[in-house]
Amino acid sequence: MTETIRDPSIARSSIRDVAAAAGVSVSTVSRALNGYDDVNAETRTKIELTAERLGYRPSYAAAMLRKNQTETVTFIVSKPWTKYVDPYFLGILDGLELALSAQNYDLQVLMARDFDTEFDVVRRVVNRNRSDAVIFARTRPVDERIDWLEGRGFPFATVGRTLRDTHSFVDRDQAQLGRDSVRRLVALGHRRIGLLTTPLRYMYTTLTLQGIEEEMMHAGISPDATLAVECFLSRKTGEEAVIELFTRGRPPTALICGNDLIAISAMEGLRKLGLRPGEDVALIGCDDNPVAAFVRPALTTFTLDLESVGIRLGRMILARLSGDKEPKQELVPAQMVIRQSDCPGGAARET
Amino acid sequence: MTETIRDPSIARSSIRDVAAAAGVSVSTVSRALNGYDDVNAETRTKIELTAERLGYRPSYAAAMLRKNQTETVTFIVSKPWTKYVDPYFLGILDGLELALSAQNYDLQVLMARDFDTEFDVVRRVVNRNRSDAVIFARTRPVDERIDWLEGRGFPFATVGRTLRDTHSFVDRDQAQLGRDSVRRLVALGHRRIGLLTTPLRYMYTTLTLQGIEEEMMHAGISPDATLAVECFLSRKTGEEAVIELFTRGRPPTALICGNDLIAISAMEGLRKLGLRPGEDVALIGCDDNPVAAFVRPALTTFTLDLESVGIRLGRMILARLSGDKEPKQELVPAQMVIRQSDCPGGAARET
DNA sequence: GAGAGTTCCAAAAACGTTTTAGGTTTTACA
DNA sequence: TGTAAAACCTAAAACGTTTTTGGAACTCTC
Repeated sequence: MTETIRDPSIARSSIRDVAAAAGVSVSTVSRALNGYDDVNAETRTKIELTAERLGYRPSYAAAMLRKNQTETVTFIVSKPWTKYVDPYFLGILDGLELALSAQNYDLQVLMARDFDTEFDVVRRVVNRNRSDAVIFARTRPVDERIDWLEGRGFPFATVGRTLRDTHSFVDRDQAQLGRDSVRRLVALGHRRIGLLTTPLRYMYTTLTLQGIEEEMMHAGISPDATLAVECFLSRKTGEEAVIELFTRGRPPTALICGNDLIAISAMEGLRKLGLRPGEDVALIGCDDNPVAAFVRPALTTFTLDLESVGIRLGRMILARLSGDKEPKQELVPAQMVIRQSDCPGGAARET
Repeated sequence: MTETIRDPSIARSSIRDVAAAAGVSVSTVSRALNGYDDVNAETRTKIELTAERLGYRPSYAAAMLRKNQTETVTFIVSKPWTKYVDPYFLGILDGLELALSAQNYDLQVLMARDFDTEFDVVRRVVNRNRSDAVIFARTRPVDERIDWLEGRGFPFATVGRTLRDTHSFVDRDQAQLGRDSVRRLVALGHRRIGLLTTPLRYMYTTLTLQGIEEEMMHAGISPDATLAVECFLSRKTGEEAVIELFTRGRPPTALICGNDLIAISAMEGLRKLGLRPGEDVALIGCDDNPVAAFVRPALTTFTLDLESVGIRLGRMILARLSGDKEPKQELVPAQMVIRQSDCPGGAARET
């Protein structure tokens, strides 16, 4: 079809050239360069030297064909992430690359155009088999991608859990994060806590909500469904949600927000209602977006060692790829970083 | 070395199997499936059907070996980007992937660990030849990566220009952006304009500065070197820069900031000095970070159609890859989005 | 000094495509 | 009916590795 013209400026030398130049066989070159031990030390250095001299670079394609593995793992990122710049993703990628490159694996990143194509992308990667494993995030409580991959035994790991949790994953400890938020607000005297949640279709939302509910029970606060509003980065921001929440009944004195963007836009909503965020209403965000510290009032939120998440993912996948079929599951804790947006409220404020 | 166990659960069928099942030769299958026209329509559909039935997926490795091309282009992202979440990068990646996937090219993303390894990563990609082309950003006025790549005729394109500009690039029109900032502030009555620049080692900083200077000359404002401070995301934020700037001489009434993060942290610095951003001092940012709209005062900044930048880059690379050696260069304009942080000042305010 | 191990290396067979060079049949035309 | 051209297809040669199999030389051990 489309013919591609390759630059002939540098004629690459093959393993055959190295073998000829070093006066050994092709197979010896291969074994020497790949660190097998049944090759004389002297021969090995001679080969290494000539390889260096000839500027020999093994053909990835040939090795891949022969070994039947790509030495590439694919990370699939969903469009909403790219569009609204969830800091989440980049840090993970960074750690992942770190772990993978240590074993000479390459990281490939693919974009899922929209919600519906997420599955398609997974399928495409596996079918075109240009990758040894896939990783993706934004898992759903019941996630068909996972079923499909498990069905055909293709190595994968996710950022995030599911209802079943039979597979390998790394996840932030969402429940703990939820509990911590509530505990903090309760300690500050709040009893009426509003929830500006991330979309409910994601498992992490569910888990956070569970943690929140658990800690509320523990504090003797009965759950109030009218205090929770589901937010979307595009359709319904924190601003709209706040206005809805504060005009429909007895308003909360504190807000737990699913992420920092929700929290920051919620602040704007509060101002529109004549309320001072961080003074009249407490806010807690999530993710520790780079601007969270600079926003007024500075946002109290949760931070996470994203690089470490990436590294764990990488190790997990690497283990799987070297034959370890046991699913690995890791939960990493998020740290609350307290700034200004969480203020005393309710009972505590009266005193 | 590390032995990798491959899942044998699905035995893949090769082109040979398809050929046998369809009762034709291997080469005919190849030609049929690759859309060559010297194959009977009837034969073609028969082959396509059997291929479908057998779940045949051509081996990427084999094709790659034979055709000597990877059908992959690599985007190299610098660590500072990943760490401080420049929204820039994601949008570009998105558009790039869109353009590339249309021609069945894959996008690979690699991370440069730090400033020093940026070159190393380029070298590694080219040497391991797992990619047909590379793309990177954050170009320097004189950029050794570009020299090196040009030297060996390896296809590449950059986001950003250099002093020489002999290669293919897509860039935001930085000079125009600089001019627009000044024009806006001058129109608002400012004559003393401070500059909180991005690092000077990047070409885009230079270009912006040129535009700013040009428009200042045009407005009859003589340049004042003491009004410019170089900012770094890590070492010196806008906050520190502002404090430095406002305590060392006659302070400016307006600030042009290299990016939104600088601007937002500069606001914080202003407040520490008892000044009200957007009232006492005007600010203009750059990049239209998602939070720019939610920050108080909402940040006036420049937005860019990043996806379009990515698409242009993709098209450029694709053209190069199909033999067109003519370097292509495109400048895309940034739009100012006016919010609240740019206020009247100086002469205009007195009235 | 003969058999048994070791140590080191080579030959050759894959891996699964694409492409070249050609061969056979059919069609077109006189 | 014969010949030239067109249409369709095949055989086989790459592409550059890795890995299997085995062989030669050398070292022990009795």
